[in-house]
Amino acid sequence: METEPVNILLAEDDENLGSLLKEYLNAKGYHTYLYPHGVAAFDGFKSNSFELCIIDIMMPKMDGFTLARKIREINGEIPFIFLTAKTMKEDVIKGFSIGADDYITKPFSMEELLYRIQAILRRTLNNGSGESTEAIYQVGRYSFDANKQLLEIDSYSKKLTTKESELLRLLCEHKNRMLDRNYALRSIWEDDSYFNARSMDVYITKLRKYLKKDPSVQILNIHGKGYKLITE
Amino acid sequence: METEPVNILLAEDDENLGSLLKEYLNAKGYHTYLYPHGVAAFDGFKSNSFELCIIDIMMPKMDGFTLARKIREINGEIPFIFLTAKTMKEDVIKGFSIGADDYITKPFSMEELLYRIQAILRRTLNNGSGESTEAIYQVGRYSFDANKQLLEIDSYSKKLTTKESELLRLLCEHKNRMLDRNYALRSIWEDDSYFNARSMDVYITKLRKYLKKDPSVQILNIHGKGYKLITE
DNA sequence: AAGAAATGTTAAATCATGTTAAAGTATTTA
DNA sequence: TAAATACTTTAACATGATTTAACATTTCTT
Repeated sequence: METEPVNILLAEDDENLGSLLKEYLNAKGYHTYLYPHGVAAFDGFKSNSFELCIIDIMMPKMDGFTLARKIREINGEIPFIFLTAKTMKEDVIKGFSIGADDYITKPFSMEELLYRIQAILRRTLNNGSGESTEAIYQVGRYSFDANKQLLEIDSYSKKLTTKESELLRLLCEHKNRMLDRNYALRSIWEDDSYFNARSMDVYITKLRKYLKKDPSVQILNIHGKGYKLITE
Repeated sequence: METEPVNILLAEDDENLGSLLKEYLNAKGYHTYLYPHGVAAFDGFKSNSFELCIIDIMMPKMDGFTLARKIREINGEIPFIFLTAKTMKEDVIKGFSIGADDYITKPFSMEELLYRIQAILRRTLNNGSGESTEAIYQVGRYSFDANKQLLEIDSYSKKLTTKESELLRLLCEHKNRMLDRNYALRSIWEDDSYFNARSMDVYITKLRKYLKKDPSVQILNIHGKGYKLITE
């Protein structure tokens, strides 16, 4: 099976960050086109074919939302990842992002961005015809079906609750990488208040209990940042 | 067989959302006409031929209900999809929407809107002659005829009651996606009061019982949100 | 090392759903 | 039209999921 190159539009006014990201993504096998502001990015979009847009919200000349809207007018499908300052209100972001979009809060690791990109491309490139995506993860000797909310090992199987399953799914999507606490909270609990955070801690404990049967599987805490699902 | 384009009237005063929707729907092969308020939309309706109207309730100049009523005076058949704020009272919505109409609560995903559009067009486009559209769903090894209210597996067949059938139909229309509790309640029971909610729970139990013969079929509860009909 | 902050863990409290049966409504049949 | 039947809602109780509370432990900061 042949793989065509994936073209990524990157709209970022910070020159350092921009070129860093571009080189990193290119090293990962993507074709990245970097534009320093919305106007240039929009021109670039019109003259190339892209599979994904990574757009900084705060940019001179034309802000990221406006850019995204104009791009959407031309292409109703293409997914966006927005780069947002951590001060930005969640409801603003949520209010805008419809469909297959995602956002990532600065500062972020390039690894994290890469992971989001892969997740989005997996969703959009393959199944244009859209039944819900099959989501079965291998975690050590465990097998986890996120749609059926079923965690299996050997012949034993455990039905997970909704929250357990959503959290484990996020961990799996970030397997061997860090899952940001606040990102998880916003994804699953809608907001990252104190009580929701404590609730998530309880669920981490539960998942650890369920995952005990394979000692090589671990949920590691990265103090002050998040969790990491470790497998061999 | 030739397919004429489907014309959609879209009345939405939020310019961002409006143009986003328009481009999305056009990308999906529809012809979308966007109007920024009820008066413009009504003029537009008189000078074009439409198969479906998507109408925001809250609009300047002429609200969505008034617009819909005036359109209904001209065309007694055309289906509406109303876009409603989530603060809107159920009985208000339901009091207005009759028959083949539908509504969707903001914020919504474009994918969800697309599904609703397809469902409505499936119901209305074919059967101009009043013949009931065939609606037969495959659910695992089961076959469900929503019009005849008949659920069959192997050589066994079970006649469903009206409510059972309506609920199963909604689940089927959302197969492998989540069916929102309140949406189901409003669609079938007219409003989502406590007792209706409990009544629906009873029907979920009944459907689960009927669907036991194929273990790969499951009605999964998404805690606090809704149900998901899982099939292979 | 000491205090503060974050995380781990368990149990209790709260809220949502599952289930069954009885009570109430509507519909059909004799 | 009255009795029988089918359907739907209400009630009551059972189970399950999620959040909150309380206390223990770890990690960070200074």
